[in-house]
Amino acid sequence: MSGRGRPRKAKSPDSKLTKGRTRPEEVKQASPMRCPAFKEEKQNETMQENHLEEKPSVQRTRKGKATNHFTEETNKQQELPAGSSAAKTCSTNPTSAGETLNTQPDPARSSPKIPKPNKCPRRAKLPEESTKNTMTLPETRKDNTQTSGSRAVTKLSDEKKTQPETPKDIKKASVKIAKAPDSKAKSHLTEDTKTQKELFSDDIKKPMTVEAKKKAAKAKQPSTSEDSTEDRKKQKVNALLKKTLANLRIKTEERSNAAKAVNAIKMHIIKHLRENTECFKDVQEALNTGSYYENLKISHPNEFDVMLPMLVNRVQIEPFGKDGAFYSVSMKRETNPLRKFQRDGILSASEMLKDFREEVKKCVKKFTEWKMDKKKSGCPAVTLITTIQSVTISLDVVLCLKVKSIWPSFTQDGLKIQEWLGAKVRRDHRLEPYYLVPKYEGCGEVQKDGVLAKDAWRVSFSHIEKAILKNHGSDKTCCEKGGASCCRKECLKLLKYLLHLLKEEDTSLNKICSYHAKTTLLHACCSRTKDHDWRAPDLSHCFQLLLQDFENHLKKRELHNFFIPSQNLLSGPSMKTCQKLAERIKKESENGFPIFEPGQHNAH
DNA sequence: TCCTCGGCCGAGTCG
DNA sequence: CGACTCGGCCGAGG
Repeated sequence: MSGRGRPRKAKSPDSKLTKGRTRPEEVKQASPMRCPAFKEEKQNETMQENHLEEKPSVQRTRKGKATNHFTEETNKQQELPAGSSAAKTCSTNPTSAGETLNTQPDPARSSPKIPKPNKCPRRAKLPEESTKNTMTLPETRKDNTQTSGSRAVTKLSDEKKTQPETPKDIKKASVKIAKAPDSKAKSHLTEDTKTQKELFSDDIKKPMTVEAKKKAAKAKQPSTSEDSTEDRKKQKVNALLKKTLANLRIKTEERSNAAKAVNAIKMHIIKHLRENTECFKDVQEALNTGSYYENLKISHPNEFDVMLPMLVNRVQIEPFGKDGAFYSVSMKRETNPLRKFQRDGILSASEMLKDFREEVKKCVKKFTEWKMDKKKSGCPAVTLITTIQSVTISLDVVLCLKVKSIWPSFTQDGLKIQEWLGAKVRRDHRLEPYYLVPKYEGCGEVQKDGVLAKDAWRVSFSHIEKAILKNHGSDKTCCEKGGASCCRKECLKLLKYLLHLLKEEDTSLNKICSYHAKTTLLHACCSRTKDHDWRAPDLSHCFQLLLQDFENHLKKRELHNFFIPSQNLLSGPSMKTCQKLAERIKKESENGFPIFEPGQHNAH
């Protein structure tokens, strides 16, 4: 296997060392997971001496894109899977017990490498050519300006590409083309810049937002003192929220240091699994999941989630429990090395996790700056901890199964994004694989139908969550250059931060986690579906609506898993806890979020 | 305005 | 031809 791949070209000295891309010498060190010639000792030396920091750049691994036609990238498993307790069973759904899915690979999807129609490939450019070409090839622009999310989706099946574009597609493309070449410079002062300013500067003149219009209307009438008090209050809240968001931003240096360390150890774990283990040697490229990789991390880049997928071709899954989130898994007629973890025909999550943990332990031993956290029961992750410049960073590594098959029937009524993102997007997402993580709830020794809880698996759609959050607009140009900015992500960040502060204040809220916040946002996006409902300048209004949603879920103690409606994510926390939190949030909202005021808490 | 990181995907090479 | 790597380019965020 060594010696494969394109030899490095001798670059001319002035050749573009593209923005932040991996430099050749680093790639040499970084990428060849499967290359025995890889000098591990050298790496270890470097990493240990320098605490991983002196490596000039990211030790990024690259995708073996030919391995299959699915996106191996986008995925996430937000805070919830990594041991949070939000995934609780809900006994309200007695549907189809005994579901059996014979997960044969879908021929339409598993056919390898369908030749793609001419779709304006991004051709390699000479350095001096690059700008010019980008500017003068509308097709190229068009292609490139499809957001990655939609790319990931369209990549799934090529026949989709030949289908006529939806009006949205056309609209987006044409906007982009119109914008693309020469108007690029001019368009700088358009929405983008504006909304940035609107978001982060307090007294910028706004365009006529919904609120501004109201204000203007009021101003024409003889204003009462009540009105102006109200206005001042609103402005104050707006300013506070913007300032809070600004404080939550991650610093570049911190981000850079953390990414280097995390990428390095990640790469070594994968390399170790591939080269030194039998059962995990087929581990696929890491799926970066979690809020850091969704650009939703707040304050510090101190938590990273990575899923390491093992492809399984023919599995049968049986619901474990009633809510459709947990399953027992068995592999049929498969020569998968994971079969060694089968007990009585059931793939034992606990056995696999045990072995995986051992392997990671062996691998990490060489990197003294990383420590392995204790095993947490029910938690699918092996947690590694390190400290960079006095900031503790944790990396959750989750071994998971990647299943290319139709999604479990419990998901049938989930992912209700038709009104928001469109039926086509939903269909495309549902054609992607899903994942199973070795996660259980409650006591591991509890048996159901002869299967121990600790051997159960939970479904994960974190890759879809990630894709949706990335491509979150009803209009495809949402938050892009030339499109209007929305505040969906900002609202979620604020909600997460509020939750974080409230949890610090009251430890009895520990069963509420940021996944609840995220799920609330996803549901909210499905009920307020248009980008206009989430205009960036309307941040405070949108945030308050989101809080109302959250309060309502809490009061009813009912928050359905976005993908599996039969699972109530609030069945874990008690009614009392939910009520308490709802009250607390209401209070904050009514009083203009004193909790966000400087001095109340440190933003960091 | 420019930089970093994460990600996508075409190009190139090997077996 | 499939598997695999390299590296150019993009967007998001800061």
